[in-house]
Amino acid sequence: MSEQNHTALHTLKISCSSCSLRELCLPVGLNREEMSQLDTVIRQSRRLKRGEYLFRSGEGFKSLYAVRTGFFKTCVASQDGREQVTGFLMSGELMGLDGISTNNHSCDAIALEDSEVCELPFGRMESLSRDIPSLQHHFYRLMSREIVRDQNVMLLLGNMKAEERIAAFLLNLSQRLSTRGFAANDFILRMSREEIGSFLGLKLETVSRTLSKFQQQGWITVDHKHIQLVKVEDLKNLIAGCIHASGH
Amino acid sequence: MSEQNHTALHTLKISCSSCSLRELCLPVGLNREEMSQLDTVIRQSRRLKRGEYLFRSGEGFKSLYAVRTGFFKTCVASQDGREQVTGFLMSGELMGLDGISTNNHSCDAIALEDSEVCELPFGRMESLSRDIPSLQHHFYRLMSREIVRDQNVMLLLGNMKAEERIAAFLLNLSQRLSTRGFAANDFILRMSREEIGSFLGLKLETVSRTLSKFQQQGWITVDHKHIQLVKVEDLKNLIAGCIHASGH
DNA sequence: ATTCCGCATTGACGAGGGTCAAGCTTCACC
DNA sequence: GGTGAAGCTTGACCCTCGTCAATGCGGAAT
Repeated sequence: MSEQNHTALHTLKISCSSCSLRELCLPVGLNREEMSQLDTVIRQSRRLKRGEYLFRSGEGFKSLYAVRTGFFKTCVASQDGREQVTGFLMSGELMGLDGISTNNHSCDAIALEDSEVCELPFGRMESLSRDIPSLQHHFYRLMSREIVRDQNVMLLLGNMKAEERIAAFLLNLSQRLSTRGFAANDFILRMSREEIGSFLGLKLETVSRTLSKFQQQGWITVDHKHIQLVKVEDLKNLIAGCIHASGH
Repeated sequence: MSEQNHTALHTLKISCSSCSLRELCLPVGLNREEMSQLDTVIRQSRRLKRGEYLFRSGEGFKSLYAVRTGFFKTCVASQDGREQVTGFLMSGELMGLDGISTNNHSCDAIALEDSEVCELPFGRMESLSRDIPSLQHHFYRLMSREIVRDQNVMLLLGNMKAEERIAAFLLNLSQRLSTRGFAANDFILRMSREEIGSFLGLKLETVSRTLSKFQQQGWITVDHKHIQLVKVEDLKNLIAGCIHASGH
């Protein structure tokens, strides 16, 4: 029964009252009791204004955070001020996994617009995951997915040219937005050219020039932060062979 | 008692008969019974010849592998043949974490010299980790450490110049070798210039030229694969501010 | 021991993208 | 609504690193 139950529920989402984790972050098959257990662990969500830090590198690690609404970037900084954006996060995506290893966060998480997150106290999630095998498995999978994502970013940074990086970036954003029910080919960038550049290993001028170039070729339209993808196929051709690339 | 026991044992290594995981890969505090449980799960080690694949991208995921002896690279490949080395692994380090997310490996693991690995059947490790909290925690930490490492590689690929990358690479190798009891300043590279370049986002000629340059400046000596670090401080100055960089 | 092939080194050249600078737009904040 | 600062675009220039090529060296296999 329990096994069957799990299988049947596996495609369902958890509905937890306190936040919309059900969306993407925790689509595990759980029964009612397990769900309510989880609900007691997940703390009230927290709101952040644009520019606010969710956590900073070096701070003690206590919780993971799932984006409910809004948009975040994570970045690691070197002592001399160089900064590398390591990811852009949208609803349903998880931040803070880096903190587990040393009990300190190793990157900053910053809201790029007014946002809301669920706090998942890690210690309690950890013990809960001992009682709920599918939850444990789900955490292993989430962390593994992050590792795979990072490897693809490495591929992007190590092998691809500026145009390919930008194309991969746009397509990745597009794909993730459409997953969340937003338009795939018409969206607003939440981050600056400089932040895009930092993520892609390019300077902001190169980002700007490349976007202009794509526009001239009729592949996209650019109106400041408003982007429309016009010829998705051409963009895809550009990165043919570079796997799905980047992106959470 | 149990709690104290854990604390006291925390700095100890597991001694499991079948392989030398105790080294670095699983330094958890476990009592005797837990250790023997773990022992029954860890399969006999497997030997690979130089050049042999431990697993390939796309293959079904069943196990993690810990390096006992030898040296590995992991790499992701794009369809058009471009290849990105995502890490070099030495004894005690773990491979295969990427496979958890989709139940398929997403990278290749290749022995760079005759090597030996321990196979850790993941399903059994997973259920065992439910019974042994410290083991579960350790797995979370291992995966988190991999994420942190990957973020630092991103920083390297996104921000650093060729000389900085090579310096960071050499220092990282040096540090990991000395951790394992090898000489920190005198070692043999197990990988080709091309593989170094792939990892660092550089072409093999640039790797070669940069090593020659370092030698001319008296910072290192280069005799094919035999490297000696002469002026570690100068190398460190070169990457001042770039955090510990690279990894694995 | 010999041969061959893979790997490494080095040079010359060129291009992609970084740097510097100027001007413009937009948005946040008074 | 006005003002300033921040962000964006575009151009010119230059430098780092990639590309192409020639040569050399060493190790593996026979």
